[in-house]
Amino acid sequence: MKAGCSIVDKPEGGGGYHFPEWAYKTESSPGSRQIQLWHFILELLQKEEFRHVIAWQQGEYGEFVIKDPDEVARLWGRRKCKPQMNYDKLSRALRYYYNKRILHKTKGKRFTYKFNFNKLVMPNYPFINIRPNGVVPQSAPPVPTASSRFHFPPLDSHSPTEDAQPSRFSGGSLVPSNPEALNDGGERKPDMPELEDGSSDWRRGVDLMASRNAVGTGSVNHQKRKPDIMLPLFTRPGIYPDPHSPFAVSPLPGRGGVLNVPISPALSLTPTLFSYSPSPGLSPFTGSSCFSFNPEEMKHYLHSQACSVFNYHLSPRTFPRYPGLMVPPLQCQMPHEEQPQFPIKLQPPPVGRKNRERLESAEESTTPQLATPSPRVKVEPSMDKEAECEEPPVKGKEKSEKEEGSSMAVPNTSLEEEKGPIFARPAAPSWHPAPSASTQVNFSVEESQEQGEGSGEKSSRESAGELGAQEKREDALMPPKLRLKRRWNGDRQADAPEERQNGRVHWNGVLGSPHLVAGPKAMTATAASDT
DNA sequence: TCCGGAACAC
DNA sequence: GTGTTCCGGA
Repeated sequence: MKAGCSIVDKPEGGGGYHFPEWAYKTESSPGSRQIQLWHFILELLQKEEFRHVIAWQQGEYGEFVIKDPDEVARLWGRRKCKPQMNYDKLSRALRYYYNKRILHKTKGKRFTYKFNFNKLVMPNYPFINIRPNGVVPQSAPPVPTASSRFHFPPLDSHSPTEDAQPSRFSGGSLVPSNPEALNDGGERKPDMPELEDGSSDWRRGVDLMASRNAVGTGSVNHQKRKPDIMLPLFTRPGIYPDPHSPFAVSPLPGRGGVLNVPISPALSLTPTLFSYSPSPGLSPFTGSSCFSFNPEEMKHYLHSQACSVFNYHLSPRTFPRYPGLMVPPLQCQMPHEEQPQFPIKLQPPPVGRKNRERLESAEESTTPQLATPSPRVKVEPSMDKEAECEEPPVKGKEKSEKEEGSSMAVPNTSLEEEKGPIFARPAAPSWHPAPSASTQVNFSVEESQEQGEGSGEKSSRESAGELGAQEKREDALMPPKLRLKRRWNGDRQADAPEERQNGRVHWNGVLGSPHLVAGPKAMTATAASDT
């Protein structure tokens, strides 16, 4: 933010609802160097002195009315140092929020908009324990966020509309021993038609498991996050002084029920897809007693994210970074029917221009029978769009922190593939002797399927050995489709038991392992296209 | 008044 | 990526 331009740059001491310092920083919202408009709006809404300019709408949680559009525009213009700002322009900016599902227009009401707090809060704080009497700050239609990967039965039987709300998290009240932050990567593309939802969503209670503000048991210091603010979340209707405010307690200070939950401006409000990704080190769940979550759900969530990240070529950053977190190798390749919680559907990705070109060129350059363009296959939660965090891949540093003592991924030395390293094979789990460098392979189709899933020296040796060689020869003669199918089926059958034995796999091991891959096709295509 | 495309700045 | 500016259209 530019100094000297702000009228409400800093919430006054008694302002109540403050955004954390980081909310105004570039890093909190890549691409946005200043406070975002929706932030600003919230800011105004929380201030008594602007009540005459903008205020929460009566009777509708999250809905607000711009009483004085020109003034709001002027204030916004001041904040942004845009003297020429007017309501027309401001409203244009607001309209862009429609697609992002941050806001939507209340039709028929002049200057009236409604916040989608589901969008604002849930993505960043997916592990929310919804209490039957709780209130969820959500006024917009269900947003397919990362959190929506969880489809837990609504706990609130009073709200029929809740059933349709994907962004629900079960209330498994298990407190993780090491609750780490979950960087949401789950903002989806807001292309979906906007649905009108009732405001009933607001009448829900939410308990956030933790907040970034809380300095918890997390082993990692998120020095960046200086939680100077708390986002008051309403816990139940009617307990807050301002009946129109979506917050449990009016942003005004001195109220109880304030949770340490700053709204992150970085909600991947882009899901980006959103791609917004919370600033590095931002850890919403550093451990707070008010959060509860189910580790199983967490695993599923993370795993499905992993799948999406991997198959969508998304940066692993989409993954929350939990140094201490270990995720059991849930089989991404598992048949859909075996994953009731996360029905994964394999579907060809949209053939973008680039892909089309690639396919075309592939067809041209290869013989028909061998050039069977193996369509890429994505793993995708059936009701969700992919997780969409885009961030540079997790670098070795992070891995090394976790995998100290174990060998690091080694670039592919296999001559067979003649490809540069695509996905380095993750270091072997610490309980395994590190495979020799010669057995370290990249994620070419074969290796990834044979070794990655084995996650042990045995599989490595096999793939490197005669057996593997012969298999590859056979594969070479086999139509790609068959070959892939064979591997697909064979690997899963063969590897499943081993995986079960291994029990757990290091987080980053999972990240880089083929476990995340839907199938050989995905791997093949991914590897090939990335080369 | 509202919408959304487009180009552009940052 | 977000917001600004401009604009034509509903």
